[in-house]
Amino acid sequence: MPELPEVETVRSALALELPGRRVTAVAGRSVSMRRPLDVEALATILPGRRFLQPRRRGKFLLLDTDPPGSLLIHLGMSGRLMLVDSAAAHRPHTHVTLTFEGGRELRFVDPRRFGLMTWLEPDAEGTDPSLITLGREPLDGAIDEWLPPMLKMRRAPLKTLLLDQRVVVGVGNIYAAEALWRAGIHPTRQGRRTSLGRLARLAREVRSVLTEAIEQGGTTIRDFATPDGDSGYFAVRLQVYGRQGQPCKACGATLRAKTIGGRTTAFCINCQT
DNA sequence: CCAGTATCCTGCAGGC
DNA sequence: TGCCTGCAGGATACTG
Repeated sequence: MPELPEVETVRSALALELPGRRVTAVAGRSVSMRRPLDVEALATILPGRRFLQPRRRGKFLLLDTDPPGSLLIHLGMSGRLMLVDSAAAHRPHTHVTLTFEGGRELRFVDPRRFGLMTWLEPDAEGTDPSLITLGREPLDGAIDEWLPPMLKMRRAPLKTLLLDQRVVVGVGNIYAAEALWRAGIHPTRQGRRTSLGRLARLAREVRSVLTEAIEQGGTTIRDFATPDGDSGYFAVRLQVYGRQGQPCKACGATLRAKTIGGRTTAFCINCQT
């Protein structure tokens, strides 16, 4: 469900309320997730700790604490964090509930269980298998300088490369499709068969679409919401994602869809070459 | 090393 | 109405 703009939206919402809050209790039930969720371990470690300013790395959230350590969270496809009063209605598939002093709660809800919530010791961030393979942040530095040479070396479809978190982090199925459409590049085009000039344009479109989506609070297609329950407003600005069969907003041609790298990708056969 | 596919899981929309 | 199929914002363990 969430890509970089949605995770960043969650991070900034948590940043308003989380810092300084002290955990008093951890409840939940251990279930199989992308990594086994160990509620017992969290219940041993977290009570008594205070949260600091939350960080984001790609699509991961890092909730640092004092004493040092971090709660590492990935929302997968359907994951959601809710910051609510203890009396708030209980949703199905709530796997973990952290209770704070004063009765507020942070709840981790994830029906499909593709997400992740695990504890990282202070020195583990540099060795965690999910974190060490991550590529660069698209909003850090001059993406139009470092991304094109990486794409140029590869023969996979550009759509696949944009989704590869080892190449660039944070881009998912929505924003990959949007960036390729904005750049006028066909999603199956190979990295090495694209000029550096066009790759630089693609890199800039990745940055701009992510930046605009963050400004709009992310994209709500089905059920994305901030921890306060608010929706994102970028959906109305989507030009191609999910619009196959409808007219291209640039030329009017009927948008098509194709499975690329196992994911449905909409594109305009006329505007994207 | 690289590219491509299968798989984990639940919910929901659409077809019959 | 009910059943079935396919698809959904992701990552990764496989295979060739």
